[in-house]
Amino acid sequence: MIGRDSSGVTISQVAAAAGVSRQTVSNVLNRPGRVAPETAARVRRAVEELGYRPNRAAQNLRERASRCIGFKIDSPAGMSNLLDRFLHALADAAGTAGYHLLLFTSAGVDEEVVAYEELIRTGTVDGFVLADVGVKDRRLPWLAKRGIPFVCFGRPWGLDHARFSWADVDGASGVAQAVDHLVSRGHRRIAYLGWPAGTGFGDERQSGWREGMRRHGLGDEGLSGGCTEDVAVAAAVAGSLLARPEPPTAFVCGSDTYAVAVRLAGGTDAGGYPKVEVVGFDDSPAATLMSPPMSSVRQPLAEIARRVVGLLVEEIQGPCTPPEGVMLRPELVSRPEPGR
Amino acid sequence: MIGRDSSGVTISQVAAAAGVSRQTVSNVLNRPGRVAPETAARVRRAVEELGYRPNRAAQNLRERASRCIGFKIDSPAGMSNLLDRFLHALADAAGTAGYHLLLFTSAGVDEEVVAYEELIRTGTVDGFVLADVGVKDRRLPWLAKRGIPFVCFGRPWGLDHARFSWADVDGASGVAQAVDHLVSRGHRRIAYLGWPAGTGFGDERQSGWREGMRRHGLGDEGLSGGCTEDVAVAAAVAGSLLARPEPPTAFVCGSDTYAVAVRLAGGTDAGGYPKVEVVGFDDSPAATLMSPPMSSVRQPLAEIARRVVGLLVEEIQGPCTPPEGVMLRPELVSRPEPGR
DNA sequence: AGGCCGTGTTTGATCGTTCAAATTGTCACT
DNA sequence: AGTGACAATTTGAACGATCAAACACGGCCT
Repeated sequence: MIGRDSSGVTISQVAAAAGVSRQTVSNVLNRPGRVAPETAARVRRAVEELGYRPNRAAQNLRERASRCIGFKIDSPAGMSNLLDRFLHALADAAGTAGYHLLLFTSAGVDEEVVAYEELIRTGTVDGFVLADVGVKDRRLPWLAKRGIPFVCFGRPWGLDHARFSWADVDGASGVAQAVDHLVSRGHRRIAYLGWPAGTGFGDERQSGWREGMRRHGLGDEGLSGGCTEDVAVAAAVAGSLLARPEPPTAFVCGSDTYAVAVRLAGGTDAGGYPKVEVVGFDDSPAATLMSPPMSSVRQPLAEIARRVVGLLVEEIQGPCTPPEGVMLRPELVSRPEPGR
Repeated sequence: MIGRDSSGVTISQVAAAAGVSRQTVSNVLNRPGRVAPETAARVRRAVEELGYRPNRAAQNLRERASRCIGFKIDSPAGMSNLLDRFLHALADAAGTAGYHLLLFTSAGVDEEVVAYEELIRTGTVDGFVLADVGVKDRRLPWLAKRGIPFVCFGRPWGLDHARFSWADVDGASGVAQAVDHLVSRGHRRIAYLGWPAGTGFGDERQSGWREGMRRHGLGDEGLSGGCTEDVAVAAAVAGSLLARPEPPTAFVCGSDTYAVAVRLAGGTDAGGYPKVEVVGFDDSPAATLMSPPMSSVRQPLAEIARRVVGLLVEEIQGPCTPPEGVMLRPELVSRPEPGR
């Protein structure tokens, strides 16, 4: 049975119902063992009957903590719903750590740091997760200087990694796995298509391809393309790579968007199957839904979210904790195309 | 200049700095006009110098409101990132209404209602937005019975619409616009592909197609297909419609996922252009990124979010407000394929 | 001079919880 | 019988903001 009023049962009402003082009720809930067994049982029954749940605002005020993690969401672009999936994983991880996830937006970069400061100053959140860290991101030193707890999903490219907390996947390893996969399927001229130099994570993914090719004793000259993450543009670049004298027979890509572009540029054979084999990155729904489905490198989002939250909670609870970086391994999801 | 400590400047400290009482500071901030001009100026300067921002937990406790809106996010499926975009719009709308958006997850339907009750009981949120309302959704009467404020994005199909607050787009109108568009481009055999009967919104979208065809004096027999929202399955259904004696020359679809499937099933002509013209629904990035880009019906997400938040805030502030439904018009985003 | 009004500012109480210290009760030991 | 130790429970205070009522002060009227 639950109380009549959906909200507003206080600890004092429970205390009155159980014939004890409010502090005893508090002890039953927070420090069991300090209370005699039968008293505790009586209190617990009253809690149950009235449907008492401690008021969050009062707890927050008392404990000087909101148990909320802030996350700035911006207008999404691109075809992958990585953000969606990460948000879900993050909310989940936060929940199991006893935190809630608070979403907010901001108009521009300047307003953004103001928003961070406001949320901390008002005690609305205890810290932040940043998922869109750019090269030499100004926000990181800004937040660090002010002692505002935060953790990044993605490394602080262009800054001293050791100065900040982050969790990220080893993009090079993921792409190298893709190369191994394609080599094992008989390919020898494997191209790479991804971002132009300078994005940090893009460079890393490309280096994974280069290194993978080297390991298999394969050359990489003339097999790499870089362009903005846009299907039409990427398809054109893929087309020009395929028009070379000795064209690639397969591609590894920086993201699924590039991979979709390669599929479009590569064309299909008589049986309607793609002529060029391709492996994407992010394992977005588009990869699954294509026909035939596409192999892709999957980031362990749930694990990343758990680690991000773990690091953040540490930083919130012990402000003297040194920053820490966590590197995770992505995994190739193989959806083999009809054998060669 | 900002205070040294990122958090923890209290109203009393400001009062002391300005040489007034804490209540005067409160009045300056909340009830200007009650305070003499020079006193107000002095207080404002102190606020500025110390970087004072009122503590949210204390306000929440006093005012018995969290100014937070809860939103349950579940593991996303499908290729559209509608949820992403809606979340951004919602966070934005909530922000301008003075609310924050609190995300949470839940394991199953039973845990979900428990989570709703917990969040309300503890005063963590003031109300909810539901974006995944199913036919005869049990959660709606459950929440309503308990007097928990909530607003749906999407109509409460299978329930009395007048009993709940919601904002939604007129799916029939959107699909009818798509039919008009295709007719104006010379098509006469226009097929529909969407969900099987029984989803509410799917039936509505189909009825928009049927009505549109009727209005143009066109027949609809044998031109409708329904199946799960899965590219492979939908492509097969589209293929079977295209294999008929008098095949459709164009399709309108329940979602972009169906539309992508039609593109795949329809094949391309000598010039590499799709043989079948298709209009999708949701205007997901996939529609833009396809080659050539695809027309699609766009839901006014920002407006929907504003209305949803508006209705919810009303319901939170005046619990006696009667439920209200808001219907908005979606808009066809035309990306014409090469002329016929 | 005493009462009244209006403006501007302050004091006290409150929201619901939890920490720290104080209180009561029980028993054992000298 | 008196004291100390200990367990169980209670009281007071605090977290930071705001509402309601009280208060000071000057001017105006009778």
